[in-house]
Formats: sequence, structure tokens, C-alpha cells
Amino acid sequence: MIGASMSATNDPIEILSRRFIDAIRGAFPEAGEGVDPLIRPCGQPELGDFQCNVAMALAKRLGKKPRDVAGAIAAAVDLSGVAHPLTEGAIAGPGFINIRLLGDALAASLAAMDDAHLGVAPAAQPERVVVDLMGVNLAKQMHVGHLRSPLIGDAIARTFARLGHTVIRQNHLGDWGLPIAMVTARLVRLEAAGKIDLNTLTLDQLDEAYRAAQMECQRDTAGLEAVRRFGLGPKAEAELEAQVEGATEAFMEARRTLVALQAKEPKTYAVWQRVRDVTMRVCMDVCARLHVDVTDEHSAGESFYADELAGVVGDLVTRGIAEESDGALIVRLDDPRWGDIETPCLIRKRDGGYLYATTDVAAIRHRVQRLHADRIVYCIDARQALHLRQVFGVSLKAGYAANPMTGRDAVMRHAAFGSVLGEDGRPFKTRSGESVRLSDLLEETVVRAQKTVKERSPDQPEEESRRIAEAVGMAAIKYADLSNDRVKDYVFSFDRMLAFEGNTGPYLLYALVRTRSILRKAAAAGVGDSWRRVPPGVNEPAEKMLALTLLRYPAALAGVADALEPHRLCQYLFELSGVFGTFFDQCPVLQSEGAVRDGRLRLCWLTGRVLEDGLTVLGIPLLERM
RNA sequence: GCCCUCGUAGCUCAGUUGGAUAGAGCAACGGAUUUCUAAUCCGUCGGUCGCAGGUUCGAAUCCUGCCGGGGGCGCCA
Repeated sequence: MIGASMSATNDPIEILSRRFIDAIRGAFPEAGEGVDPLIRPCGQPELGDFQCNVAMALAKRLGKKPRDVAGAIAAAVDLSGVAHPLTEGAIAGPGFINIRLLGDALAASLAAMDDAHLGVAPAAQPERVVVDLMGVNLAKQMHVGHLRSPLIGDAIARTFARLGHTVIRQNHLGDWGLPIAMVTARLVRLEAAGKIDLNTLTLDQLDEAYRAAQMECQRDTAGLEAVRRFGLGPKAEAELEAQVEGATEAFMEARRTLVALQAKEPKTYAVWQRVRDVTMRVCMDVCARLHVDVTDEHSAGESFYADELAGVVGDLVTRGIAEESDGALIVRLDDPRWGDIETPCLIRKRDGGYLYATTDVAAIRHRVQRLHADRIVYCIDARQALHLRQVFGVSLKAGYAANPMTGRDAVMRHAAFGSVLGEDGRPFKTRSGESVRLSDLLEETVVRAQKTVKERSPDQPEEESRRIAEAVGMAAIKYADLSNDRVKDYVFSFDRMLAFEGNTGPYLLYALVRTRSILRKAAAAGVGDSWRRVPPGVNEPAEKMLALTLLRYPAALAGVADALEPHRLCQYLFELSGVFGTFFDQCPVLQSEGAVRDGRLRLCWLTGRVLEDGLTVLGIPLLERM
């Protein structure tokens, strides 16, 4: 369990678990140690607050009737000071034991949660967690396809950090190799011809140059063959011959440029550096606007590992990990220890070139041997699943994944995600079939958000509505992505993510804003802050529901870390916002008096704190009013 | 051909790692407003959990086989 649990003293599930473990020990000594009493929030609030599901499983092991086992446990358990005594009606169905908490105990648990950590105990064994997120390519405009990795990766990184682990973010840039050399070669040529000015170079120009470079290096040998075979005439043949010749020349130039880059030849390297700077500037701007915590210092791309590839491959050959096959070098992984993968991993081509698998293996070696990672999380497209399994397998087989500090293999996991689809169910594109620039997408979201903000609050100054729209827009776009099970594709829809009804980012912000509003008004009315120290209200059904939901926060966070699924936290925060909405509707705060009012103020305060904390873990910006 | 992945209400999606009568949101319909921000709340309608077997007290969840969508399979990254 990588996720933290609530500190044992205040979580009702922990308290109940201990009581039931004692009861099981007393009633069934033969059950042995380490029995999980399976305490869960009760599915039906009318039956209880929590339920114990252990009787059925235990009965099977002991060869007894489930209801008899449940009865024995119920008779043996001591719930004094925690929950109401169990009556006969508490045992239901095949052997569920329904538990009703004492109001005082519930209020006390909640009050205990109102500490600096919101009940989230720092990890007992902090790990060093490397999170691989993003991975943009040089000289290419960022588009929708680049959205999910940083959003999901950042949310996962923030979750681990929140739980007390040390997080190291890594932006695995596609900044090396022949494709980059092709662009660089083209830019060198264009600049020499005075056709471009590197000082004013934009990413759009780079994007165009990238495509042009791809085109001019691509030899149409297949076309030439076809022309010859079908005898389409000397003119067509001559044209294609010229194309192939030109492409071959461009290709050779790119290869020379790659060699120059590897040697860090000053002129060529400077151009490459410029390409990198222009690309990264835009990338960092997008990250900043998205509130994704990735900066230049997290960059460690292909160029970073370029000098290590020969050493890695040499090591693998020397130690017999890699073997030759058809002139290339491969690593066999068809063994359960390495993942039981039929397809071998290719790490060096017949022509001596390295592949992206080679770089990824070098990256794992670096991350574990030098950064001392205990865990590496890859937030990468689901299509890379096989590739990553292979890379993990090679690293294990080579011993690169063995952490030198602990001697244990780093836990390597792929947080795979699906595609962003348009409303037609096909990959998200513009009407003309172009991919949508990420910066355009963000701007359109904010513009749409501002339109609605203005409709709601026409009197707001322009600056204020723009500021609110910015947060609402980012909340909308991020929540829409994070709230889906990451492994599935999802349909991108401005209308749905910005419709401020239902399961959306703006809805959560609205819930937060309402908690703030009440506390602001209380302060303005001179209520003081003595309510900070009174027990939270848990008498009304809506209060109680809110209290029970608040207590689930630490478990929700832990679930995200265990499953690498931020949507679990989204689901939780949405439920919390919902029960707060009901509470808000049914339990007047400022119109109440005395202990009732104070207890409700404290519930608002706690709800606000949990929403604030949870939204921050998701990387969603906060608002005081909207 | 082999491997991975998805299939739940008209639409978009959850389902706490095998628990009780499968839940939300949207859409549709009805209700609540002297607003602690109605960007809200309450209710009604809506299901062969792709299909068929199997495992057991109990399956949307696990195992097998099909059907359908998407993706991947040694010299691109």
C-alpha cells in the first residue's frame, strides 16, 4: 500500500477495525492473525453508517454458517464509546453487520481531522518517485495529443507529494535523433541563404520546417519502381529520379548534421539549441497556464541520454543480456521474470543506430542508479504499453532497476491513457482535419467561460471576469480530462465541460466558493472564530452525511496513489460537493444560533479545506468567489 | 495470426479491488426561490451490465469461449 491511511486515532474505519479484530480473535481464535475485518462505509445510509463484511469470508474458511459467525462477532465486539450497541437487526442478509456510529464519536473523529494534514498521515515509508510526464517533441507545435500526459502526470505527482513521498518530475523530450537533425539541417541551410532569422524564429515556423524537412528527406523509391515497372514514360521516371536524388542528398545532409550535433560542433549545436529554446518557451507557457508543475529543470530528454547509449549497449552485450539477431542486437524477455514477452526488445539496429527503447533503458538506469528511484510512473499513451513492458523487462534483466540504496527493484508502472475524441467519436481534429493547437484550445475554453461568467455576473469589472474565467476554464478542461478513467478514450466537449451543472470542474469551484462565502459573511457579522474549536454538527441527516463524506478524504487520496487514477479523487470531490449542496440547502448556517450555528460553520470550514486540498492535488486553481 | 484494451440507462460516465435492490450527470417531465451565490437543491421516468457458459453463500467485477470497437506486434520515435 503506497497510499497513506488516516492516522489511526481518528478514522472511524481504523477504530472499528481494531474493535472487530479483537472480537474475531476472541470468538474465533482459530481464525489466525492478520484478518481484515472489511469495514466499509454502509451502502445504504438507512441501515447504518458502516458495515462489517468479514463474516461471510470467515465462515467459509471455518466451515460454519455465515449468520452464526456474524452473530458471534456481534456478541463479542466492544463498541463502547464508538458506536451504538449491536441489536439483532444489525445483522442482515447473509451476514452483514451494520454499525451506527455515536454522534459524539463522529464529531470527535471529524474534529481530529481538522489538523494540519487533514487526517492524511505522512507516508510511513517515504519513497523517491519519478514521474515521467509530458515528453514533447522539438520543433512541433503542441496539440491536443499532448494534453493528457501532463495533466494526469502532474496530478499523480502531486498526489505522491501530498502523501509525503519525494517526487522527481521528468520531461522526456523528443529532442534528438535523425528527425531533429533533419530540421536542424534545413534551418542551417535556410539561414545561410538568408531566408530565415533565427533570432525571431517562431514555433509555427519550426513546425513548418519540420514537415518540409520530413518531405524533402523522404525518398519515393516505391513510386520510382512503380513507374519503371509499368513503363509510365521517361518524363515521369526522370522526375522521380530527381526526387529520389534530391531526397538522398537531403538525407545525407541530415546524417552529417546528426554527426555534427553529436560532436557538439558549435555552429550546428547553436542552431539546435535555438530550436530547443523556441519549443520549450511555448511548452513552458502552456504548462504555466494549465497550472502544471513542470519547468525547464524537469527536462531530461533523448539528448540527455545520447552519450550513454553506447555504454549501455556495450554493457548489455558484455554481460550476455543482449544477443545478436539478423545483425541487430536484441534482448529476449520470454521469461516470467522479465515479463514473459514473446517479442524481443530491439536495442540496436543492423546499421549500428540506437532506438527509442535504448534511450528508455538508459533513462531507467539513470533514474534508479543516480536518482535512486524506488518507483517510476510513466504517464504515456496506452499505445506504448508493449514498448514499456519491454523496456521494464530489459531493465530488470540487466539489473538497472535495482535501487542501490535498498537493493530492491524499483516499481515501474505504466499509467496508460486513451485518446481525446471529438464529438463525432473520432480523434479530436478541426473541421479541416488539422490537429488543434493546445494554446488555441485553452484560449477558446477561457473565452467561452468568460461569456458565461459575464452572463451570470454582468456587473463584474472586465479584469475580474477575465480572471475568474481563466480559473473556471482551466478547471473545466482539467477536470473533464481527469474525471474519466484514464485508460479509456473520452469525448472532448466545450459545452459539457463548461456547462456549470453536474459533474464538472466549475461545479466543484462553485461548492468551494459557497463555503468561502458563508465564512466571509460570518466574519463580517462579527461572529469571531470560537467555532473553530467546537464539535462539528452531526445531528441533522445532511450534516451527518457531510461529516461521513469528509472523513473519506484520506482514503480517496490513497486510492489515487495505489491505482494511479486521479478520477477517484474527482469522484470523491464531486460527491463531497453534492452532499455539501444538500447541506447548504437544508441546514441554514448564519440564521442558526449558538452551538448549531458553530457546528455548521465548522463543517463549512472543513468542507472548504478538503475541497481546496483536493483541487490542489488535482492541479486545479482555486477561487474565492465567482 | 498473436498480444493488449474497451463494451454498464437515449447521451457522457462512475461502480470503493467479490458484497445487499447496479449509481451519478446530461436530456425529458414535475417541484422548491423573503438566495448564508438557484452556476443550487428535491422528486419522477429510464437497465438482458455485449453474448454464452463456469467458479460460490453472493459476479458488472474472477476464469473460459465467442461477438463488436480501438490499439500494438525486431531495424521510425
